Amino acid sequence: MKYLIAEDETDLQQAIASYLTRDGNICEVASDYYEALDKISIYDYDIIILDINLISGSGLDVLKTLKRDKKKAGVIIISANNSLDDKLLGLDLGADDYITKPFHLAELNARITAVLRRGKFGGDEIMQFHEIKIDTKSRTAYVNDKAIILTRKEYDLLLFFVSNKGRVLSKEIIAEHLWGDDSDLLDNFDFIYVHINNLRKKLTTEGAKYLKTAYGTGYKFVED
Amino acid sequence: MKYLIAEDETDLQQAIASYLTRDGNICEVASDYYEALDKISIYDYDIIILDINLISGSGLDVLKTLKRDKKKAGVIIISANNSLDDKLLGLDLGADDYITKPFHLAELNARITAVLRRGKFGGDEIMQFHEIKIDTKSRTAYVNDKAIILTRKEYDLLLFFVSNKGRVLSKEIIAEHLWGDDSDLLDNFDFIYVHINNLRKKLTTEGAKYLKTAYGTGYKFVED
DNA sequence: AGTTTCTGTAACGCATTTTAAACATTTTAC
DNA sequence: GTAAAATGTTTAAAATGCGTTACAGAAACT
Repeated sequence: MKYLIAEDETDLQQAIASYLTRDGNICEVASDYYEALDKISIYDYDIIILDINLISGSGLDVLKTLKRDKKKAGVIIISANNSLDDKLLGLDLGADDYITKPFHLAELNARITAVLRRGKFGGDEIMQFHEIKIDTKSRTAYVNDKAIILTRKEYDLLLFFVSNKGRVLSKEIIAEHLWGDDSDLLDNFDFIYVHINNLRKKLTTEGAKYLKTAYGTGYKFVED
Repeated sequence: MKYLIAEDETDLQQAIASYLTRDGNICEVASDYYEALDKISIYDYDIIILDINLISGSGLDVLKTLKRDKKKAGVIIISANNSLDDKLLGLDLGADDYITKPFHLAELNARITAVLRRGKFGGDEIMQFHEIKIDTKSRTAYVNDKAIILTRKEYDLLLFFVSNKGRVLSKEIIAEHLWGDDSDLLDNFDFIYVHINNLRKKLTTEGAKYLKTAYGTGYKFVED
């Protein structure tokens, strides 16, 4: 996949870029409004991560140009504030999703995955990881083609993990994704242990085969 | 089936196209008014999904041309706003159905299925799912060839489910399909439980054999 | 008016989620 | 290397929330 990261904060820019390149993606960056306009006019991208508050211009104008030129890139907007207006405006203009600063990279990654899936596969896809199969249409997971019954949280959890295959996800990040923004307020993420445990038990008899724990850091989904 | 998607928002265009091609259909797209006019004059389509607000012209004019040339494609109109005028105008001009943005792809899919059924195949199609048979011409459902008496909502509900076989449909999506756009305003979807319950009872003695509940998510129709 | 269909309410039961606590493991510190 | 501290695992039970069902009033039809 080819990404453009239009973001003026170099720290964040770099963080996103290295996060994505690690998966073998190609990333380009644009540090201000004009650079962003330039690049989208010349190149085609699969996903554009677009900060609304760019130096010397608005990301929304970049988005307009993008849509005017019928570029088919998926667009995820980064908005600095929680102002709903910006978000809605962006979605009206054809953005595919938005995320507000500050955010976790895993969260961004999950949204990218969702946008790619919606765009390319029309919202449903069947994913396979060795014995495990996930049918997003019927929200069902299979182990060796036998359906396993997952609760909603368990399914969402599994999906978040496979969307970030191989990446370590902390409890905080998981909480943020599955329970929303106000989970910052929570000081106790222990219940996640329970969900992890339940999911593991349902996946395979030998617990942590797919959901490996990274002690002191989090968990990751591995295919083998 | 062969589709034309006349829609200038590329995201939506792509989303619809991939959704439909997944089922083995052939899709072509038209991104503006002239491209749409062009394509309909050259090719024949089974279904045309037509945005009213096209770049550089109105979808209604495309529709007029289509009818003038006696093309037999089914037409589903997409209207951006909630203005009833556009919808009614479209139906007057011979569109088969309309849908307002934003909509769920499952919803569009159900309408396509309905139009195909009504239109091209003489209005009668008989669908069979094990013991359950549905005759869309007479709007009658059978269980083991014995007619069961369904109310209008129950029949529509059943049809929506079988049109989206295997897909989990949330209460919100169901409400949108059976009650129209302003169902966004509703804060209480509880009455859907009632219809589900009634339908189940009429289908088979053992309740949720065909209409499986996805706890916390929605319901899905399964053939087995 | 009388009948049928639809919607809203409320009580109940059960699935899911969360809390809590006991137990196990890994890391850190000495 | 051992003990203490920190982190993770597991189980069971409490609390919550969702779905089911029955019923009654409202709305729509005839």
